[in-house]
Amino acid sequence: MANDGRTRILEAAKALAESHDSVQGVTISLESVAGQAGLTKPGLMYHFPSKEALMLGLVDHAAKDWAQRLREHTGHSSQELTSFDRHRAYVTVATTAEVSRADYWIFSDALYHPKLSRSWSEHLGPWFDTAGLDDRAVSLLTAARFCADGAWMSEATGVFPSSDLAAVRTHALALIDAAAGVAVGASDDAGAEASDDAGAEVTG
Amino acid sequence: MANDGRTRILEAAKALAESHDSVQGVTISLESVAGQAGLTKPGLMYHFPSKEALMLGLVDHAAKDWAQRLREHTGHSSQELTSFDRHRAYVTVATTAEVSRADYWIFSDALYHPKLSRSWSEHLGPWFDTAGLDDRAVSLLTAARFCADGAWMSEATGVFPSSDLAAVRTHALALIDAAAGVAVGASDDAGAEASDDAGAEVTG
DNA sequence: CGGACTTTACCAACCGGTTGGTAAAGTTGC
DNA sequence: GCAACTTTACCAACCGGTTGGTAAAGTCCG
Repeated sequence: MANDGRTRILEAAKALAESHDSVQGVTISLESVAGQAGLTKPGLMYHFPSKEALMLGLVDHAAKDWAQRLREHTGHSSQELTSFDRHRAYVTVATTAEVSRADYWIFSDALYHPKLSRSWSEHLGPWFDTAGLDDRAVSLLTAARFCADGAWMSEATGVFPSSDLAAVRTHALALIDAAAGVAVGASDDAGAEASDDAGAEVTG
Repeated sequence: MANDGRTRILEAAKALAESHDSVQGVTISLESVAGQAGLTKPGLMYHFPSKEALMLGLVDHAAKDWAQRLREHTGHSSQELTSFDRHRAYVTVATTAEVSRADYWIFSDALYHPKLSRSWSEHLGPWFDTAGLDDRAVSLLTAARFCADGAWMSEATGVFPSSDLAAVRTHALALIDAAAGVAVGASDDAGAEASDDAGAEVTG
């Protein structure tokens, strides 16, 4: 049941970041997190021996959560899917799932520091793999991914009130379709099994 | 010379955030900023009476910088361009200009807090205006913008080592071309003059 | 002179982390 | 069975250091 205590703390920290309201960056103190989780600072530090450990746990928790959403959405692990289906899944999930300010904070913090980004790229890296594809397909998939990234960040932060996310998702998926259309019959297909989807064309 | 002192401080703060190395979020203290700028804390606080003022100044500085890059790139103000050209400019600048970790930090901090995001949307909002366009064109332009956002963030942070940004830019621009192709002859064109570019099709 | 600007010297609040201890739930050895 | 011991999970009190912010006394320059 040690895991139970840990996740309770992590979710308390996330909730705290969610409601945080300060101009001087987002800062969550150990004591405030502990209070939110219903225990004291040393009680928290029993589970996470330092703040760095807490931050690492927070990022890891978020990254795992994303990876699981992708697995649930597709019903498969990343190895069982093509690059196209993996990117399709990411675009769909990123433009569908409800994301919070806390998600965004954890994410941006993770990106900023290499030590934190490691667990992010560890859990999500496999979903962004494009081995065996030609340059054009790779750039199309990357563009689709960037599009989804921008979309969920915009959604999470709420600046420039978001337009129709579903429509944006459609365009991002069209980019992937274009990549699949180009790559069909031209790639070696590196270690993927399922490839039973048609390569559609981008509508003009 | 008051403005000179201010910008010197702001750039010192940015440089400090650039070299910052801590897992516990990015924090720049008034004293460290003052030191970097070559003065003391109260000396800094003469120019920025509080840390909130400094943060606001930092975001405002960055937003103005982006807006000016867009003006320099196009040679026009936002009002003198069509929505398409404005988005083309943003996509190009965002995927071309060298961006730093500090840029990313300032940006993500700005997005997190409404008080900070105001000056961001104030300076860049006009460049993202899509008044008078039909839904499909708007969603295509938004997709292109999101794509550029994701691209420069990826570049600034360095996670998932960035692929060919130029190729991604091409795809984003193609989305704008598609929007322009759709909208020609169908929109009211809200207050824009220059519209002398062809609407290309997205290649299949 | 007088305002723009800077300095030295300070404070209250807060932060991450440590110490030393407690209460309960096993586990072990006889 | 039960005493001796270990492990897990937590807390009150505290420490050194840092932070944002203030007070007041200069200094420089038109």
